[in-house]
Amino acid sequence: MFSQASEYALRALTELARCEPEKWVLTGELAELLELPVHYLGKVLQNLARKGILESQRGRQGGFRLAAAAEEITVFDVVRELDDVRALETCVMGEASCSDETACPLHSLWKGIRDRFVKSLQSTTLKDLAAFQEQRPGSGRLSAVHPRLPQFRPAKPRRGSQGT
Amino acid sequence: MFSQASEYALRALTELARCEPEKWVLTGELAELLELPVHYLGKVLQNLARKGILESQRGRQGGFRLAAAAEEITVFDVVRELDDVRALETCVMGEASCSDETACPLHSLWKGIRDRFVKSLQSTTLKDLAAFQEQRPGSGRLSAVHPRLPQFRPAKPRRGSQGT
DNA sequence: TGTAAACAAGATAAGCATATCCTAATATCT
DNA sequence: AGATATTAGGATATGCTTATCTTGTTTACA
Repeated sequence: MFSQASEYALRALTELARCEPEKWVLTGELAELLELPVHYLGKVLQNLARKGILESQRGRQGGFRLAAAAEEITVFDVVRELDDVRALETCVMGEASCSDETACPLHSLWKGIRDRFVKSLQSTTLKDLAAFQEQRPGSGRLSAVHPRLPQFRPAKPRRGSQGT
Repeated sequence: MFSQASEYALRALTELARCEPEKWVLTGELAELLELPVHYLGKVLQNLARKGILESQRGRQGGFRLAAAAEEITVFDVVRELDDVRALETCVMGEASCSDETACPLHSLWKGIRDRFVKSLQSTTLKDLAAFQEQRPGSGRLSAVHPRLPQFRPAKPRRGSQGT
């Protein structure tokens, strides 16, 4: 239905909605938890940041986070930025002139279904998605992946590779 | 929603359902009436013939025609052959394990809408599409395009190009 | 029997989505 | 200030859909 980019985005945003709103989350953490290609997910997140749905922070302790409260971002908001949602509005049969007045044979059918779908997407927020995932058995959690690493430094040699 | 190929197919098949069932119709006629790229439409029709929805006849007086009665071919039958309809069954959020038991946050919403859509496609036949078009003002008709050309031969020179 | 008409099939190409990698910019920590 | 971690952005590659063109194959008709 949606592009793979939108699917990745929805899954990542759902996870972001599950942790503390202020926390910066790494692309790598999200990719690992959701088992998605890191670099491609990075592109998607960059895109969402440009569109104002995410905020990004470069450098150490950086990452991505929601630009607004989870209950204020709808599924439709997300999909609209990544997919061409206008495609849903176009004629199912690809006719150039198909409107309420001059309808193609499938127009009313498609319009009914599409409108119901869009309304649902508009009334479903990231908070809803997150809440659903909370109650789902076996759904991993972000903080569980990297539970605030205690900044361990293994006395790493600077550059002289000592083999073992 | 559908691929462009499916859209082209639906429009072409609707026209085929509007003329006498036995008549062979040319790709060129369909393309001209529907204003579609001839060669590409040809590929789509070839495909449908291979899948058993159309019959094709080579040579003079050849063309394409429906392989079954228009009331026995559903929109779903057509789309299924050209698009990967299984994509409708897969999770909207792209999750690997999303079923009735282990549902993603959008599963029940999507399932309801998708099922209603598929059922509608399965209960709409080419006859229905054709009947709708009949009553539509300004919808061209195939027989009107080439009303059985009277086999006119303009005494064409064999190979010597005579300029004007 | 030959020729023209028409679909069949293959090669080719553009455009987009997906995916990866590399370098640059930037923020933090020491 | 310098080293390091992290996103940003550009270049590149692959595969699918759409589209066109060319050539082959089949059929009907003269």
